Amino acid sequence: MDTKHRILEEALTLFSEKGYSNVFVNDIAERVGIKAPSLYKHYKNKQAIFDAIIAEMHQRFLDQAQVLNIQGNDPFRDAEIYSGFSEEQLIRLGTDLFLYYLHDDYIKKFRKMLTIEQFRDPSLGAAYSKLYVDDPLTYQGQLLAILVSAGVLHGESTETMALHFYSPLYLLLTICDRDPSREEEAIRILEGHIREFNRLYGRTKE
Amino acid sequence: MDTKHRILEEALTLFSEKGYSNVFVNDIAERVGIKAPSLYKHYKNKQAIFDAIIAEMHQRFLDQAQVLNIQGNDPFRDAEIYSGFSEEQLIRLGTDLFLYYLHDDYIKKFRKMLTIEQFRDPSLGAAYSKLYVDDPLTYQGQLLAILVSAGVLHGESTETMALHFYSPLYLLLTICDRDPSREEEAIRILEGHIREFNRLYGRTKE
DNA sequence: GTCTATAAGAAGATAGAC
DNA sequence: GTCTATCTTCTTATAGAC
Repeated sequence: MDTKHRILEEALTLFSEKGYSNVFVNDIAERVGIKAPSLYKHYKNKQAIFDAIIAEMHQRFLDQAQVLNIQGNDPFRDAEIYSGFSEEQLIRLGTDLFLYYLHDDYIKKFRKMLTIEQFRDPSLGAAYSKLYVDDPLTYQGQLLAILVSAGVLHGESTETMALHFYSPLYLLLTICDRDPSREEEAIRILEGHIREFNRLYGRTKE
Repeated sequence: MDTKHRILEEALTLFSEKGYSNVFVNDIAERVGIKAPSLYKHYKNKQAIFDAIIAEMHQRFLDQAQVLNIQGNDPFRDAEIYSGFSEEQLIRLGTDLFLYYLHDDYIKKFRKMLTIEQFRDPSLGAAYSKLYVDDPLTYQGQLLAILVSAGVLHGESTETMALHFYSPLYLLLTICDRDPSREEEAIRILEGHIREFNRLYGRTKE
């Protein structure tokens, strides 16, 4: 029906597997079920398809923060929720969040595409750093700062705490992107990580 | 003089910046200072150049472990060295190691190339996981296990400890690969990380 | 909006002289 | 081993009918 949008979907799928330049407009058209020249009635050229995917991501990213009431843009409210959580609840929450980012089709494909294209264009590299490094670290740093202020967690640097919490998630995500069969292993390691994080920062030391 | 090897060097440089399919044999030849058809006297085709780079990496990786007497393949000896280290020495060591992996031209270019190509071929994805995830985690896990046995560090799971130590290094490395201007920031964060790691695992709790 | 036919150009690779 | 000339194929994109 909405051919224009189906083109974006199929293009993203292919770009995330092979990278932009290894995907031919014919491949995209074939998946959509039309002939290559018809694509040009919807998009000016191949690059315009890529650009439309990038543009659409911005919108999706904003929507997503609202759907998910955790990992949103309101660390104060989220911190209130976290502060009452038991360790098991925290693990459950972290695992669910991890699986969401790992399984959501659009998020996964976009992440893989950006991974492939990150060095070709500085703006794509910047987008990658923002989406998968700086934004998560900033947000979690704010969250942790509130939890530290509330006396729920104890640490000297919330910046380092955020790094300690997020880095393993990021590493595990990249493993699963390369090899989905390692997902079970990743979740097991993730549980151990959150449990230990909670133990290390969860009570006063010395 | 050694044109055959110069081809590999220039090809790797280009592949690490643009990815395999965005580099043309003409580009490689131009950098080497010959015409494209001359390349075919040295390598059967473009793919053979790529394969030769992958093959050479295996050799380099073995050599490198010997040059660097830390991060080698003998965790027992390394652990002995680490156990007598002060925090400042540990930070220095971690920073030097980080900078080595970040600055070494061949290592850096190869890592970037593999980052771009990891999803195109399962064997490249496996190589990536081995080089930048599994091998470091395994080695550091062994090292930490010895340090825990020796009573230098204290933790319940050396697997999780290795993850906690290595993940931030990996994350920071990817940041700098995308944007070398963030190197200073990365080193500052790295120092905070190692300091905190040492604090968290360095003395008995509870 | 979709099609067929086709232009235009790029890129990998070979032939054969030097 | 390097060159020039060239072949072949692939790929993007356009023209124009339906």
